[in-house]
Amino acid sequence: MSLYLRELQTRLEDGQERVSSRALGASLGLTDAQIRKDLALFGSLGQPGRGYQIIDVLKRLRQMMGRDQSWPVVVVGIGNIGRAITSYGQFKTEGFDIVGVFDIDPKVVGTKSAGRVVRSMADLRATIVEHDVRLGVMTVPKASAQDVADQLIAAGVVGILNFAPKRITAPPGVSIVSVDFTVSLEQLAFQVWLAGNFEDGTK
Amino acid sequence: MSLYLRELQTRLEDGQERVSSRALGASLGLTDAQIRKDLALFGSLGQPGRGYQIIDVLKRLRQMMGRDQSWPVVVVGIGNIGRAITSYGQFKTEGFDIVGVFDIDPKVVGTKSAGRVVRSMADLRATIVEHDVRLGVMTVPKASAQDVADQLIAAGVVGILNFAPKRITAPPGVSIVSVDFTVSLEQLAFQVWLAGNFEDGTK
DNA sequence: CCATGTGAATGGATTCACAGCT
DNA sequence: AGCTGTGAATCCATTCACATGG
Repeated sequence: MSLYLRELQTRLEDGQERVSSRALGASLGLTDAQIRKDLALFGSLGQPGRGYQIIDVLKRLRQMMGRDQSWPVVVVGIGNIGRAITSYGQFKTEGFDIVGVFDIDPKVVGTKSAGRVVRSMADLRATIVEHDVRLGVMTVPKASAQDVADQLIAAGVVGILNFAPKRITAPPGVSIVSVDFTVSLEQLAFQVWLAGNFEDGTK
Repeated sequence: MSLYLRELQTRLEDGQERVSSRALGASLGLTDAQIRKDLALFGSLGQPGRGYQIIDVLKRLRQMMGRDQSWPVVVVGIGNIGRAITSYGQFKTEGFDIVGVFDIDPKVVGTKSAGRVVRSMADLRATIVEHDVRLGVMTVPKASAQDVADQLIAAGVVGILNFAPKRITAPPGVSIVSVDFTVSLEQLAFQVWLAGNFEDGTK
């Protein structure tokens, strides 16, 4: 869904002003009807015969998704993935502001990651409360995932992006999105296997 | 889908022998009917009144997904994410074997990542051919993503796990699975936003 | 009695198709 | 003509419900 944002942004940067639903669909792998349905949900923005004014749709999308303001974010767990996240410049341009990075390991606490000082878990709650943080990114080992999640939630976080290969349970009202490399790889392997064994398309 | 694998594995390690569809569903957040439909697809494995014999289902699943053999994998792009991937021990136990790691940067080539020597792109094709590699993991910048993908495909790779924030185009017969941190975060932000604005459930 | 496998029903999302605007 | 917005039709996945087997 936020794929719309990216695609429209790149098109705008390419100097384009308008798109038709057909063209957008081709880029995103959807049908033109699907595009129109989706965009119509956000209010009618297209001009029949002319297509969509990219800048207007972008503005509306950002507004609708609460993306017109910046979201403060904390990152817990500064291993390889944590470092990748904190040094990933794109987040800031997409409206996410990392206001604190934390780790449980005393050897890591105090070091820097992408220019940010890693702080101890003891400071977590204060930071969350101070910046009114609602989103947390967790890149911690499987064993501590649920524990860290509980701490985040207790401090007021209502959305967690979880990189641990473990299902996190959370009370209603708290959203969890998980990214699991192994699962992704297995999905890929499965697709490849499917393609190899049913190349005729026999479902 | 490969979530079944993980869940069943942990249950087996816990010393359990059988599960009912209801219990499995509770763990995975699905209904019991859903579980039965899925498993029935792989052939009837459950005993009415007793549930599923975990070890049998696992065996069948691995077989079905081509997961009874090991998949050789190459990793291209040894930045933070690349390092995270190569040092992620879980892959090996899940049947994926990293047979080569590569980078375009001469400063990185020759260094070690998780005990593996990073090699130059010039060696990529030979490695793929030699090990009959069909899966590639790409953790490269947006700008070189398509180029690297083309190289992988030209050498014989038919499945790519892409971490670059860019849609990769590939000829039919080649599968692409993309992992995009920004998109995941945005999904999360959107869910949180939804929960905050429609807590009454007014769709 | 417990739990599977599966046809039937349900619901949601995708696609079709077309009226209407430019 | 080109393209949007939207009801109608269609498809797909999930859920229900029940007959059947241990």
